[in-house]
Amino acid sequence: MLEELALLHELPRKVLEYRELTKLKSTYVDALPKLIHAETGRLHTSICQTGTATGRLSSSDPNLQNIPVRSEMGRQIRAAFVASPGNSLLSADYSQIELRILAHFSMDPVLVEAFRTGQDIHARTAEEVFRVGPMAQNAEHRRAAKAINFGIIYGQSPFGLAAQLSIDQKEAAQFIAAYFARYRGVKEYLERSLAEARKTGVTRTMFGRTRPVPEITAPQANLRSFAERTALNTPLQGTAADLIKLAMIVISRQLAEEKFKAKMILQVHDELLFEAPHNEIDRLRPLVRKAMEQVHKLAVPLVADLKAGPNWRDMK
DNA sequence: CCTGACTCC
DNA sequence: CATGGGAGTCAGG
Repeated sequence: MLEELALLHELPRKVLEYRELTKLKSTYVDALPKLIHAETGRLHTSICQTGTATGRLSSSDPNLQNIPVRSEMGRQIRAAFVASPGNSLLSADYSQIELRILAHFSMDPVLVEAFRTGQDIHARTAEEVFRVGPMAQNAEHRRAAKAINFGIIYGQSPFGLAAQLSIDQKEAAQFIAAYFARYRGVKEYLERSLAEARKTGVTRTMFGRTRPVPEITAPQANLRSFAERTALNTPLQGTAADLIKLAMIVISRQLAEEKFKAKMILQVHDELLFEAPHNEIDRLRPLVRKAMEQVHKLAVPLVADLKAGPNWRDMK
């Protein structure tokens, strides 16, 4: 609501700015330095392997999976995470992993072709939904296409998409309809996914992780809708979690076998962070890239983007 | 202990 | 009528 009002008056924007800054100060700037371990001089988080419903990891005390990155002020906090002297940080993150898994599960011809030919998936969706070629697309086309692509993964309604894009609900409904008209395979996959969940009462990832969704047959529409969105999202998010965990096992074993000094120091759902001596970075890159991209063969390529630098903000 | 706000993917 | 998945921490009540 404040974001909407901010378009009309400066006060709501000030309120939002105040909240953002006090959050950054209390949760990160004031809290994290106190948690630096006296002997190691480092922050140590706890990783929980059994804390999420989808198979993701979680991080607590402190949570290092929600270090700011979006705002410039937030990014300054990220710059405080520095490599030890003589070392660099290497970050490797999966590109669009959930949409690639959606392509694999659905075998939708457009989605599969887009990923096989290395297209920009948001640009392709803009092309399909708005019937506007790459050169004719503007920032608004792309922003809307991105919101649609993510909304699909979550089972978003016209109401939700309309709110996100500040557009009319009717228009949002037309965008979603246009998406499914162009990505028929995705529509059919999502329908199959719901039917399977209704039949079995569980959702399942590619590697067999299951999650009960008992309310998928609830008479109460509200409960049933929540269960349906869970049933659609969990196989995608959970398979992504499975894949990165498998990659972590491979990498961990190879780092030991090949006597690297490099350490895998954090996982953030689709990203792995390493600390390594400068002279290991060029040997580490291909090892990590291959482990992540070849961890399991899908109908479309898995792509990892790698960046290195002196701290967690300044990487390229 | 709960809620609502903020942070992340 | 309600309305996007998964998390953790903080302040305030």
